[in-house]
Amino acid sequence: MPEGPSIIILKEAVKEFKGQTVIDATCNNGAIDAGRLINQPITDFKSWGKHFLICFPEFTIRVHMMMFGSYRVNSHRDKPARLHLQFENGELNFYAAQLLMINEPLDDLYDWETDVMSGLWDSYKAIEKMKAEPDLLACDALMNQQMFSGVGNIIKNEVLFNTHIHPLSKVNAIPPKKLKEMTNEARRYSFDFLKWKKAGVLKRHWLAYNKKECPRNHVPFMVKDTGKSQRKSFYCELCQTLYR
DNA sequence: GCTAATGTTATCGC
DNA sequence: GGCGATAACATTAG
Repeated sequence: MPEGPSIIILKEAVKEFKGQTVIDATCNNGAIDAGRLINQPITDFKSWGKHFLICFPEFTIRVHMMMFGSYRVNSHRDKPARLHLQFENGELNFYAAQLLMINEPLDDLYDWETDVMSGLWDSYKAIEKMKAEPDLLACDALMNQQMFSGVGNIIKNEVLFNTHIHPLSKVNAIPPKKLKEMTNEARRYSFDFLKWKKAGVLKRHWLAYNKKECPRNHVPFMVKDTGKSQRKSFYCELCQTLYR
């Protein structure tokens, strides 16, 4: 479920509850004190990268889907929800999500300019942050939530393939124009992801992620655990340049 | 039944 | 203390 665009879909799916008052709330693992939510109005839903934010007047609940999180709007599963919110006009349930109570103003916590889905996204900032890290690899840069908030492993692979950049390229060795292209593609592709995910056709548009061979020249993709987080990269040694 | 997967953080050992 | 490696959490499609 995760990656930034999926959180945008979630935000749209729950907008009927904006302004609604929580009439009952439960949390099945004690991560947050659900009692604090009761009789509180939801002032807004926001997102930053993969973080989904439920805003109340005095605090915010941060919901992170991690790998396996899911949600239901106006329905529920058999098992108890990690977070259950009941309203006059319906219910909202989260499962296997990581919850966090935030008591500070969100603007103190989040830099909205690093979120690839945000209207405030600043590509220049991402480039400056990348340049500041000497041995940073392209695969790690794209996965770095402080640089490309919302980008996950699928978007990473598609962006590197689309821009012909080898995942193990050193960011500082990538020519400036090319690095700019990669940075802009991270945002541009995220909106393709959003459009295709909404239409239920995301998988069929994958060119690299989980694919066996390069669609450009039909040689097998290299599949390697790359970078700090050792996440899978699918890449073509013929058409993706290794800058080093 | 087993495996791997759109993710992140805490902890361990050097 | 800093670093990387490892564990932990948790779900389900294939």
